[in-house]
Amino acid sequence: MSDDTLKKKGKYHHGNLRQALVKASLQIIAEEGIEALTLRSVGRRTGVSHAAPYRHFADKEALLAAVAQEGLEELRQAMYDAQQSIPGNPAEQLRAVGLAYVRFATGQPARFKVMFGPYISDRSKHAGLEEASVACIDVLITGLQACHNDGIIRPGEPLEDALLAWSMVHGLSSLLIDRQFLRHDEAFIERMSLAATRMLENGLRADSPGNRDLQD
Amino acid sequence: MSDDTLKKKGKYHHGNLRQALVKASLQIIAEEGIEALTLRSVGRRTGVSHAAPYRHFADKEALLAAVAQEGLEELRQAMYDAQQSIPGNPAEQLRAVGLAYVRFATGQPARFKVMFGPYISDRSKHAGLEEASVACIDVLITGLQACHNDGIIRPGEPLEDALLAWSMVHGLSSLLIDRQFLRHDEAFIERMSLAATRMLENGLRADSPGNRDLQD
DNA sequence: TGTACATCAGTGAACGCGCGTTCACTGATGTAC
DNA sequence: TGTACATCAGTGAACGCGCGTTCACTGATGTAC
Repeated sequence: MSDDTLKKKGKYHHGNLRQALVKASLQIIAEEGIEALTLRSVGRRTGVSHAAPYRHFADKEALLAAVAQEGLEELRQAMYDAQQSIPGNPAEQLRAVGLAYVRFATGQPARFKVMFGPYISDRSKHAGLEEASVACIDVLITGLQACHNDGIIRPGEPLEDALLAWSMVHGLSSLLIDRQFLRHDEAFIERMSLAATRMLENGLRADSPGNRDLQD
Repeated sequence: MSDDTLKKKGKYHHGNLRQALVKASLQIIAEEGIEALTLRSVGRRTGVSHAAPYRHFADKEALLAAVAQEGLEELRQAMYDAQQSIPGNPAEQLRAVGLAYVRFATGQPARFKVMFGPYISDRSKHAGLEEASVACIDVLITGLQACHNDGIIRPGEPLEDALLAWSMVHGLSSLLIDRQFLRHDEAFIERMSLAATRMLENGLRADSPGNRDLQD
């Protein structure tokens, strides 16, 4: 196990401090929660002074934004992988993507909260963040487009449908993480995720009675 | 306009400081955001020392919990009113309830964040909070039960369906509030809310092709 | 009605706290010659 | 290959900050007699 988080002993310059800081932040968030993430704690874990981060980030929020961005990129990858794992079946692909989203959120709740919580005051100040968000939705849009091409789902604006699907899995994830449901064990998570994606698919189906009035 | 927030001049005892503190907290949250809510600012706005709240709340978090609880109670009322406003049509009732939820959230985002955000470390420490949550879901469950009795929606566990519906509107609300969608104007909010509730209804319909395998 | 008293809501000064940020500095590194 | 030098990543001490919380107190209030 190589640990590039800690500064190499005796070396004055770190080599790749920026990445090490992000990685250490992730560790702190996962182990101790986001309230434990301070420039001091992240410096300590990286073996560097607490002022060192200022060489790589304008302020604490910029570090948080980098953490959030990396999380979004990994989430996108997880969604994409889920999609690719079931070639040729757009409906099932969509279900897999939804499941991947909820699994990511419930598997790494503190990280998910950094990505979507109120810790970054102005997201538009961090260009990479918005890009990463859009890349996530794009996976959904692509999946929905495929479903539409196959005639599985009713006509409609793919972006709008993607936002609906995102809302569904995001709401489920958030409420699970925040312990708003009485249960939050893995079996329950799995069951609700399946129910949610199933309901989504039913809701968007081309042959659903409520969608019959829509013409392609 | 009577203002029971400020302490009456010359009076030593406030009369109803507890409620005044909650009300002042709501004002601060709405006007300046939650990060501006400190025991000092709420004391100042109430015309009382910053130590006075300790006569009514164990600590700052207890005050926050009271604010959240009052918010949940008002949300329940809004959902209930929406439901009652359309008697005799369970499907449309359900849509109205969903709309009320999203309107509440987007209309008072800071308050909504207190209710569901990460500001209260352990919700189970505040019994009233959980009660208020359950009361909200009960409105949904009642509505779904009515739909089921009318044969509109497929058989299924009403609680599970309620959690799905909750997830949908909660996710939509959260993402709208957090500015994750490119648009967040009122027209867009209304459109997405309608699309979401419509999709929900379609997804749960008894005559949906995807639900045909389910027997009552 | 008046008085003595217990209660406890609200006061205001003080506490320690860890935080984010700044700043003059040190010294490792790569490059030009 | 060796030397002079500019660059800039990381140091560590110091700053001010407002915060939540504590505590001995004050004085309004209601009640018992």
